[in-house]
Amino acid sequence: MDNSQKKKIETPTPKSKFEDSPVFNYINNLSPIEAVRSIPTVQTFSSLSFASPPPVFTSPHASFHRESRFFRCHNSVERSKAFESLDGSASKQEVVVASGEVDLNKEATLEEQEEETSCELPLILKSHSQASDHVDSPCTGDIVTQVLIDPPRGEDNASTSEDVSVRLKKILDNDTPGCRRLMADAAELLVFRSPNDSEAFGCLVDKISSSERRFCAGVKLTKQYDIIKDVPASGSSTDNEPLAVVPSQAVSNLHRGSMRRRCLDFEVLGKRKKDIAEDQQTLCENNAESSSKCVVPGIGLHLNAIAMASRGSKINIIHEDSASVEIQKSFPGSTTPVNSQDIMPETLDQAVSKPGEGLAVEEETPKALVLEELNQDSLQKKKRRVDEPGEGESCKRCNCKKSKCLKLYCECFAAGVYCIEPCSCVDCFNRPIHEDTVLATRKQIESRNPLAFAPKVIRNSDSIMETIDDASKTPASARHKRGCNCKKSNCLKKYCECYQSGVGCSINCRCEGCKNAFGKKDAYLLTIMESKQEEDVSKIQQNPDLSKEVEQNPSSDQPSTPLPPYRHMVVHQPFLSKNRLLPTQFFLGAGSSSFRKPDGDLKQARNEKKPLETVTEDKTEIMPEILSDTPITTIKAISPNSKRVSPPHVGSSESGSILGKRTNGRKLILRSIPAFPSLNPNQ
DNA sequence: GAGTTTGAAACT
DNA sequence: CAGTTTCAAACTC
Repeated sequence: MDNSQKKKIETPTPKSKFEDSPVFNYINNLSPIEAVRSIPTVQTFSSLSFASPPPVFTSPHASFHRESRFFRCHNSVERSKAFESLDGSASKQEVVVASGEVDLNKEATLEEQEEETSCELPLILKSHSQASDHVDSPCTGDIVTQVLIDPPRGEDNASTSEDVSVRLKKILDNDTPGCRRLMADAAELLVFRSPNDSEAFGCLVDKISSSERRFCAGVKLTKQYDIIKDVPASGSSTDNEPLAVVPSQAVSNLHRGSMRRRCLDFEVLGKRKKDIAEDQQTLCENNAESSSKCVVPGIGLHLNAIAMASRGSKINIIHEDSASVEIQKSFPGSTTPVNSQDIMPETLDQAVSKPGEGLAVEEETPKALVLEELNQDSLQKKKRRVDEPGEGESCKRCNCKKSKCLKLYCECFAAGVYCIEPCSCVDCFNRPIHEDTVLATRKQIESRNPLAFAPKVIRNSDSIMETIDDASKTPASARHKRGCNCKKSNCLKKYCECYQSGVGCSINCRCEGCKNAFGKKDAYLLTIMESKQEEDVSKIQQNPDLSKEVEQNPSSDQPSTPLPPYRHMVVHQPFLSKNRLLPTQFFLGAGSSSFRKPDGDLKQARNEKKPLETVTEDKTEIMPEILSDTPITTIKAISPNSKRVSPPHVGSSESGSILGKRTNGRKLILRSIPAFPSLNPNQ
């Protein structure tokens, strides 16, 4: 150990060539610049280690905790591969390390840097020196780095995978309880999330080496920031202002910290995604798996991640910009819930496959907003959003008295942000100081309802809607995911979540006497039906056979009443129990945490009717035209109360046909339409 | 600013 | 899963 440490400190640079030369040695010791010079090639690494310079790494397990999620899941083989791919950059890493040392020596005054170097760089050095037992490092982040980095570099790659696991075990055994806990947690999370995403993992792994550390740095930075700020703040709960405290150097970090402070888990997630995306470009350009697949599999909770991914650069800006903090404060919640639009189709896919991510969108929103503001002259937008109901859910400032801001009653908590000064909450636990509690609570809530933190309002992605099914377009471009349940407000007051979100009521709503200014439920239904009707007509015209079938089918006794497209969709889902969930996930675009536990979704999907409706919309998007062709069983499907009415069951004779379009019977449709409906409309 | 209303969230 | 309670925002005065 001593040797390794010594090496870490003393021999950052290539030994063979330069050590002999006193001149070089001297230069190496004194000139950090040189070291930096060589870094450029490996963008990710360089940026990783140094992009976020200042205060970092002090942060304990918490930060690592998040990282651990990623790391744990990667299998050693993939890891080794990743490293192999990065092999060429090994020397660069070395250089980086060296530079880090230089910095350390040079900037002794900067505690942050010292911490950083001590925590992260050392490992790298150690790995270089082949010191296998670095367990001593208390920093969890080190573990990850160590595990990831060591194997590939090892002279003997043959046993890399095994070495990794062995080392990991060692680390776990030797590491502090906290670390173990984190690792365990990470494992849990991984398991929880999409285990099938080997591809994603693989891709991730590829990037992990670089991105990982980057994350580490970023996370640590933020974490540190939190610590710095929060700890003191604990004394005076109200004073969370980070800006004042932060060291001058850590400006960027500072901002991050501030953001972090206000935003929960998502932020980290978003950062990770961002990093991943970047890494993809640099490391995975050739990788067949698009970036989307490379998204972290299970991180789960937040749609933000997706949104973040799509906006990567912007996010960076936010973090980097000091102004972001101010903005955030002034418009903490101003962000409208993330729209599905924000979620790019590509990401959508992954979202679907990886539910966990979806939810975060809303949380992310604040950041997104900040970005927009920064990137654009968005003062107007800001105002507009604030003013607009719905769009302007804006400032999240709670006034919780009894919930401790740890329940969804709390707007801040529900939005995925920490409470801030403007909040008038009492006995608030939604503070960075109580991060663990917050995360635990959040987790608990999500376990109960995977979509609990999902954006409530879903904005239809035009691209998706248009490409998939124009007919599915509804009057409103956005709808409340679960709809409202207003009884007395007529959906004309902010009591109504739909109205508050600035969206019209939809099938999902169970409101009574809906007069939503943004769109009445009735109008919504009517529009859907009309559009469907038109669609059916046009299709029939195009395909005479279809009309014949319809006529022949007794069940289609209600030709005049077009069945909303969505209805079919719902029915079709084979794997949907009770006709729920799946669509929702898709529609959400991300499913959010729901992905973790599909079942939960089902449960969660509140009432039959709603799920149904929600599904319908979603399905429309998803389902091919063929499905939409399905004769409209009937409007009856949806009762006035928006309760679902089971359509008359028809003979199952047709159930066999994939298209099964004509069958009115729900069951038939279900069976007939597999996961991938036939593209042949003539069937 | 206090009190009331409202509907979501949480609980049973 | 439905009914009830709790909660905090929205609203009213």
